[in-house]
Amino acid sequence: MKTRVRYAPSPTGLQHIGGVRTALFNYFFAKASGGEFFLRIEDTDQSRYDDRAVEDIYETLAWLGIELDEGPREGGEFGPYVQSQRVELYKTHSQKLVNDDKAYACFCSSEDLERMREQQTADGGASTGYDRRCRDLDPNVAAGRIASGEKHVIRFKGALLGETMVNDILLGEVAWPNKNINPDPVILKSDGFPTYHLAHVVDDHFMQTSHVLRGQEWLPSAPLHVQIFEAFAWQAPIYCHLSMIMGSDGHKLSKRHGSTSAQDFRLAGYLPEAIINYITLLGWSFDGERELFEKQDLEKLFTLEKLSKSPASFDYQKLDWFNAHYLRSLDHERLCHLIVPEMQKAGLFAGNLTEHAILLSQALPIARDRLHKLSDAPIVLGFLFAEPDLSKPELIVPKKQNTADVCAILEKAQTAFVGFLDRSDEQNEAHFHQLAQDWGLKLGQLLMPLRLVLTGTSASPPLMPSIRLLGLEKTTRRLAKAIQTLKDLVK
RNA sequence: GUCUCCUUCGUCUAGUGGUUAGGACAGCGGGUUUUCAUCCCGCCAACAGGGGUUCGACUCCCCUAGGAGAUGCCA
Repeated sequence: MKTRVRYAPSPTGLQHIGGVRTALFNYFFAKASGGEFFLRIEDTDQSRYDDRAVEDIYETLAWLGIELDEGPREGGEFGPYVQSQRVELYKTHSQKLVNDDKAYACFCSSEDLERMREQQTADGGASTGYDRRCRDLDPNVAAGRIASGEKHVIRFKGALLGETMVNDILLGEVAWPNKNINPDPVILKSDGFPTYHLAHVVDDHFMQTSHVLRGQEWLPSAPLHVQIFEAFAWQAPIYCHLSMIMGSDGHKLSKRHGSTSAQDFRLAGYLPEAIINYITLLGWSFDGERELFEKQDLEKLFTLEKLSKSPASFDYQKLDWFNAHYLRSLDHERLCHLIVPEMQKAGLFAGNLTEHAILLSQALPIARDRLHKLSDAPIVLGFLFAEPDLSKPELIVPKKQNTADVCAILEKAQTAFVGFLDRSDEQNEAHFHQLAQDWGLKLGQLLMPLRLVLTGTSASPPLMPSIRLLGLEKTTRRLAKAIQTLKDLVK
């Protein structure tokens, strides 16, 4: 049988990183096994629907470079791929189940159910849940009530005795006592839309899904799904319930842990390469040694066998390491292209864009090793485009030096730039080395104040090439300003 | 409460009866270096606990504990 897998998000918000991982695993599994990967939009909850979310799903997939074989916009022979466009199908099939005595109409209101739960809790009952009070209503009576327009839902008639076997490729065979399954869940809501349970079964049957890789939060309803497949006399797909992604405190990853949506990471300056690599390693491994994988590697190497059962907590530091790695290995043109918007965002590229871009391109070689995220670029290279604050002595005088000394050093240093541009960086280094010696200074005592004045930070790219990029004019001007600040203070 | 799943360094993981329990991130120390990074070298650090099975358990079984998820006319 051909491998056919899908990503089936519900468009209710931004794509969560957990969902992204599910998409990635499905995609890689399809690629690695020569199968097909499609997108299905699960928009059966009208109250939570948000069409910006559909846009976000597509943007995220495009950002990651994941191509769909079929989907709402791509089309395909098993469409439509949006559940709200398939409601007739669900209705017909829930009716079929009713006709076969495998489902029934329930007339309980939300309030009824609420009261039921309260009562069960008050009684200290072993379990809460629907008490199946409409299960044995006379079908003819029920049909009459429906005909008269009474509001109702359709519930699945779950097996009461015995057990249901869920065959999970990761977890193995999970035998589930039927009494422990959520009692007779709603499969068709009163608004005529299906719940996930029905929609999943119907769609994955007709869309010929071979494997369902989904989050482990679905495991408790898996036996139900198996029963619904059986009720239709359809073959269920092979399930694979993926472990979840946790935050640093062991709880489900959420906003308070940091970024959680793909968009958050994109905006924060992460590369898709890093996200793909890191996320995939959250719950999957190759051989325990190799850690660097690009998309095209995973498209060949991914296997279900190396999936991990236990939940994984999200480590932002390790993600940063991957991101820095990919940032360093990016080709010059692309890196430049990605950094321009970051500089613009930071307000450093006002004026002649082309001129700025050229300077940025020249500066990249000395900056790229210092970047962990794209958004670090304005911090590392900002000094080339905007003058640092030279009005505050504490930003000019290194911690271990005193103001008067630094002032004197800077004054002397003003003369050090004659012929600077004619010398190589190495020659300039030697030049400053010599000067420091002549002036009875350690190299750092000369260079650190210069670094502070010219770059505005004690952690800058190498000084000689930085000065070259800055240009002598700005160098001299910054020096003069700093000296003035210090002089005002000494006076 | 009930049900289900999970449990190797702080974190991600390798390991499928016999290993000095391996790798990576982080941390720490050192080297390179004008700073910060990069890079290189080294160190620290784990089989949740208790019973079995076995000549031998991280590996198999049971129990306990802990964690998570589910328990919706949300997915």
